[in-house]
Amino acid sequence: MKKITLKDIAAYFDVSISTASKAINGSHEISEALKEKIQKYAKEMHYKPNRMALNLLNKSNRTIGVIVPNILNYFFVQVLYGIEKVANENGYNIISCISNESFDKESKTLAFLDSGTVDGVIVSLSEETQEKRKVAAFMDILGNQIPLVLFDRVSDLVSCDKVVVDDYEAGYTSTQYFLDTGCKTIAIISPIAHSSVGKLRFNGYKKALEDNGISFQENLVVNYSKKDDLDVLMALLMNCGPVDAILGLDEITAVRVLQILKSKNYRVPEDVSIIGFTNGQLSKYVTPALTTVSQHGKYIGELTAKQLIKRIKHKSNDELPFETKVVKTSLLIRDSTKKLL
Amino acid sequence: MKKITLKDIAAYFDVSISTASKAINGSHEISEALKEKIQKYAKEMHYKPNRMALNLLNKSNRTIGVIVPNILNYFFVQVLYGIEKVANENGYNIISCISNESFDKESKTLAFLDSGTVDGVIVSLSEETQEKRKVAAFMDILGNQIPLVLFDRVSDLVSCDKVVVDDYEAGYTSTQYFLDTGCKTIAIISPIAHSSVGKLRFNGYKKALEDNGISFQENLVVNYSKKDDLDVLMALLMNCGPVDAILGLDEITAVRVLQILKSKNYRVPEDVSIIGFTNGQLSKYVTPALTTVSQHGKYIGELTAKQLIKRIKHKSNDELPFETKVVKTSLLIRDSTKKLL
DNA sequence: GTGAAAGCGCTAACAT
DNA sequence: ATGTTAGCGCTTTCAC
Repeated sequence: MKKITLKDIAAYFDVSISTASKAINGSHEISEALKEKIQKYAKEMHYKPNRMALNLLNKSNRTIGVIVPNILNYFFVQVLYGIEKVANENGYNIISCISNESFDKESKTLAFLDSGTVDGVIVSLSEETQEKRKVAAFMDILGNQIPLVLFDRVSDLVSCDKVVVDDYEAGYTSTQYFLDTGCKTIAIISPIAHSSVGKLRFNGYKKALEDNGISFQENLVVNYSKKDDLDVLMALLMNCGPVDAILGLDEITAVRVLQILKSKNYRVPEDVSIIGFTNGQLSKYVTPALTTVSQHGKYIGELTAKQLIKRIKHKSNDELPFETKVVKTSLLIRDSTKKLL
Repeated sequence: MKKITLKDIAAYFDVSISTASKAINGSHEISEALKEKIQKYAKEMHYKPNRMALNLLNKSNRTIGVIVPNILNYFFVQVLYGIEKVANENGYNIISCISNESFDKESKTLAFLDSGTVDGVIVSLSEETQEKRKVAAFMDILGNQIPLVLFDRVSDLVSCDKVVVDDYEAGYTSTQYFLDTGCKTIAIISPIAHSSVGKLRFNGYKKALEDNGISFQENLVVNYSKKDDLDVLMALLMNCGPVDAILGLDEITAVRVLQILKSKNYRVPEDVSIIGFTNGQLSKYVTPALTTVSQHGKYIGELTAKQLIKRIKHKSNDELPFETKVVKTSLLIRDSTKKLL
């Protein structure tokens, strides 16, 4: 019961390998009788052409590599889902890698993908990469003519197709919404201060304050990392003076903020309003349900995959200019914010 | 800036391809001077051996295929995370596929993986596959000597290594816990009635009732599918008579049950206790926090990947008997159940 | 120390 | 209608 090859089949029927190949592929050059015999035998023996050989021959393997920073984050899972869907519809498989926000792991993975492993690559940068602004590995990919699409966390240092969220607007809109519901002192809590996405949201927040004649206060900004204790940071924040709204820059942050506030007997949204990011199940089922910015993860994934596949198909013809698609967010009003005035 | 090959390098230095190959691989057969020159040039030109060629040569590509039924389910994401971790530590990459609970998609994916695409395969069966008990595609994989490990949703029809959760015990233990906290009328709600996992949990539930001298009531069993409206089903259930505990067979079911109950002004756990499955963020952050059965998803992933890699390494030597590892669950007591009497 | 040749499994252009 | 040859990119004997 060993893996059977064309050679075996050819030997069995005492024909040449190419005859066997043609017979199996239903070539009209081969006599019906022989074709039938060979095909029957091939089927019986569960013959399958060796993919590795085909890949080498075609210089393509209908596979795309995806690198996401964190698979335990619902947004990225949604994107992955969208990518897989479109890839699958187009006959591609995905090899998915997790950078775990590490520059090293991301670079190594890119180097691996940059050796004929895949037809194209999709990446959302690790936070460390965005912080260091080191994108050599991407240059290699591009240099080797491997189609690349960046999504969500992108870099201006890399020229390629991109799909991003309108994070600036999202930051602006949610801040404006707080203002419109009567909140004055708006804090912002971010675990992704170094990422493009985090910065954009922050800038949108600042601009909204400015446009409303509210002065920006440094002490209302809480940037934290895994090492930090959010409880402590929150206690500090709430002791600085009254805070009546908090913008959490990702889903889990907003949920944890809600939890902490509740445990300290703040009423949400009466005392403090909260808006989070990523429309996941978490935001939906928590009490009170969180008002969130939906980034349409699945849609982003679909768009990204489509763009990559388009690029793969146009590979030879490099007339196709790079595109950056911006996906608008939606603010889903739920119960963690007050009603409009 | 085209992809550079050994041939190009050989031509550039006017040496043979094999010399170039040896030089780049640091063979002692080659003079230091030449080695240095060639290696330097290779580096400059960003030369990387073509993976497809190597794969064909080595009949291995250090890649493992993973098929999960549903990537939007936190349990499977956790498993995936564990698999990726171990695979990565051992120099393997994973190509991940989603069956979406469809028999067809699963079979097609298996057929694809069964053609030299991967060194081994990890699968958790789609519900449809478990229901139909059709496992031909797995037989093909096995027939072609491709190492296979099944996890969580497994089939007795397939002889291979398996990693499963002690779902029977989990069903038993959680039911017993309800009983021990004074609940008498215990309902069970399952979206996975056709899966091995669902059946096992159900059997554990029944056995616990039996051992406690409580008669099993058919009308306390709610099996539903995506098409069904859980709200309606719940209304039906609650109108049958008093129900003081509900066992939800997956995370989202338990959470939705909680939501529905709260909206109908039942108090949890005073009126109705709830236990769910899968220790995800959802169960943790919902109010009240759900008592859940933790299946240790990440650990299962790690175990599965380790077993597969072991199998891949032992491929030649088929003395290695198949193993089924059973992972015990833990009941995490939180606030959706009453205190022990 | 360097090169020629074979071969991984397959396909396709080119004979016969 | 069938076979021969070459080649995808690489490594690895085995000659020289």
